[in-house]
Amino acid sequence: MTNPNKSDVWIAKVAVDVPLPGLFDYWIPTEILSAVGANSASKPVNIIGLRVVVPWGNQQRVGVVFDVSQQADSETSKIKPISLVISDMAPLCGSWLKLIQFAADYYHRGVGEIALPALPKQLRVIPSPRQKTLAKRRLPAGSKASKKPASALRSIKASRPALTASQHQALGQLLSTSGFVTHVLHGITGSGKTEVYLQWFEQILADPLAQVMLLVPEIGLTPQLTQAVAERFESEEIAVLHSGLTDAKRAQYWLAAVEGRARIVVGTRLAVLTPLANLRAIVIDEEHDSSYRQTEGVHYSARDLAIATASQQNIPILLGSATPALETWHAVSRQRYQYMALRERATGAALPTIQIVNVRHESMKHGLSSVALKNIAKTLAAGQQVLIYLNRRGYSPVLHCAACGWLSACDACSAYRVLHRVPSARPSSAYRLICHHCASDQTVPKRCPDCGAVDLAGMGRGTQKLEESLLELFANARIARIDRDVGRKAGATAKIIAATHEGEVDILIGTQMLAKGHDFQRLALVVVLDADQGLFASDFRAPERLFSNLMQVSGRAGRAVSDARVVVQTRYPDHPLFDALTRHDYDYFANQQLHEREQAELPPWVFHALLKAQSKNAQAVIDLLTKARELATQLCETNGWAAIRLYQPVPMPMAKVAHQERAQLLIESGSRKQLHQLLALWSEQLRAVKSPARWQLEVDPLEI
DNA sequence: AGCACGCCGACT
DNA sequence: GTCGGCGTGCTC
Repeated sequence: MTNPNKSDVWIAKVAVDVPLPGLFDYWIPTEILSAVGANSASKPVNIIGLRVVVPWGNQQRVGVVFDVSQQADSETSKIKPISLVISDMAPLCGSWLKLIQFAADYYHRGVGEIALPALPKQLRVIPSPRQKTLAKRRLPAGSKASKKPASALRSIKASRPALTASQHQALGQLLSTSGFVTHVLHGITGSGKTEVYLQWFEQILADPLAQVMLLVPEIGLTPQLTQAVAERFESEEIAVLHSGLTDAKRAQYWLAAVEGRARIVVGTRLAVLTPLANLRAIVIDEEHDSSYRQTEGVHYSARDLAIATASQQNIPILLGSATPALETWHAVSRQRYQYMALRERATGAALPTIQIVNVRHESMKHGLSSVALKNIAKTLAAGQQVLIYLNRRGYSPVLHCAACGWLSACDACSAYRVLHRVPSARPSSAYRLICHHCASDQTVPKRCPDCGAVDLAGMGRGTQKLEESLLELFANARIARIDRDVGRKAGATAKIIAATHEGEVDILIGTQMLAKGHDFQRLALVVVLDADQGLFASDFRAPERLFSNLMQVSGRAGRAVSDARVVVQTRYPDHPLFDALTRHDYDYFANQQLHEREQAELPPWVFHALLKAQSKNAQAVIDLLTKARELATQLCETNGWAAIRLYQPVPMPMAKVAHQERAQLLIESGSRKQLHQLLALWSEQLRAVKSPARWQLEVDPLEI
């Protein structure tokens, strides 16, 4: 390896997966320069977007070259040479590099922290000297040949349903714009948003090189949508990308998309980070859904990143939802987004009647009001199906001692252990106490640990107890339950869903898992048992989520039956949210919420960032956040950032999880620019603070 | 984040 | 006498 000649050294700016800001300088040895077809006189642009192996401390790591320059950003004596260029595939496209860079800047994280996890695992490992490439080995030999551009006419299935007037209008609007536009398709459940997506894609894909991307909240819950795409574009290769795939499968689809063989990409949030050189349109279905938020590693919003890509690449994006996020609604009212609505069900089916039942003074039977019971009986008698929605899994939320008041608190978390019924041979051990936060699991004590009394009993009702009660109340009904406990067994959920479709289930009990997606044809009644937890939660987004959930659950009813009903049990029937819900009036609700948020100076009127810290030691957490607040105060003062407001550090709503004490510091600003300027300087300072507590910065937090 | 180095407690 | 606990510092 030759040493660089001072005057013509080229330095690669490399992203490495470490939580440090920016890119890292490595000089490019002449052997590598010539390998990528450059000499020291010309800028080696061919290396940009390639994966490289670089020395990192005393180890070797895979990185991605984001740029080349003759300018070093670091002390030149520390700069090491690139060890190896991995040339098993074409460079990652410029639009991808740009998006990753944007995400790193926006979320104030290392470029490599976003870039590397976005690649299939196989592309993140150092290739052994013998194997030429991992990626190409997996490609079928004739894959190059199948890359011939598909004719639009050949690739699209002929039969497609006629559009309703409003679908037609929406499609017309989509096709009438050019360049970057954010469209919002506001359509109630069953209004035929999918058909608009499909016909739009057909038009875009008429260009034989064009690619389109469809993002969905959870692939498993939207089989109809995925299937509809597959059926419509029968002869197109479709890349399906989600976390449930095996590494090999995911790499295979990813590569098909990256190489342009697959012109349609359908995927969950992670799909937004796929490098697509010819992306021409993006659709985000159920754009309000919180699954678009990554909750591990970098907490990015796939919806926001998709809009950023669309803007960078000057292409249109469509946000579809029955209940658009308030951020979206706000952008529509500001005319930053183009609005279109589908206000009727495409089938012409009527919307279900929503009845709000006051359960404040009613003595209920197994948690069910007389109205609910009557409706269930009536529906069963008519041979139709019932869905009961209870967002609380387990048997009872807590175990209680009637003698002394002891409750089954978890010793690792600030939460109660939940009483669960578990499959067991011995009846005596058929129950367990399980913490939903740290998953700790213990046997149920026979006597109260505090007073020794034997009057221990579950308090409250979860889905398991509800199932038991219903078996008692409706002995002849076929009852099934779907929640995460059921879903643990592979295929169990799918089996129950299938059985329900087949009409083999009369009453289906479920948590929020069930709220999305599935259309049960004979479903005529939805009962919502505990609507109240969202009404007065401390989180300001709780009503938005509740409304959207209830609207979605309601949408499950009456897709194919007339006279469908939704019964919502609440202790606060006069809450304005329910008034809007019974009228199916999202517009009214959203406008009212936006107004409230404006009065209270909350997003989307202001912007939030949250500094979260945790440690075994509660004091260390508070000390760190207090120090952080001082630093931020200083920064705001010296830079004259008057639009920024710093709150006091407070314990998180769940103050302790798995022995970790957690607290947070909220920062609010009317100016996004000032907020981000602060975050950039502040995170740099925070890295230098010595503390046993760990911290992370969250931009646009969903929950505060 | 890894991974080193470095200085203090209970074990063969 | 050492194994190993995790505090601290560094990585282009």
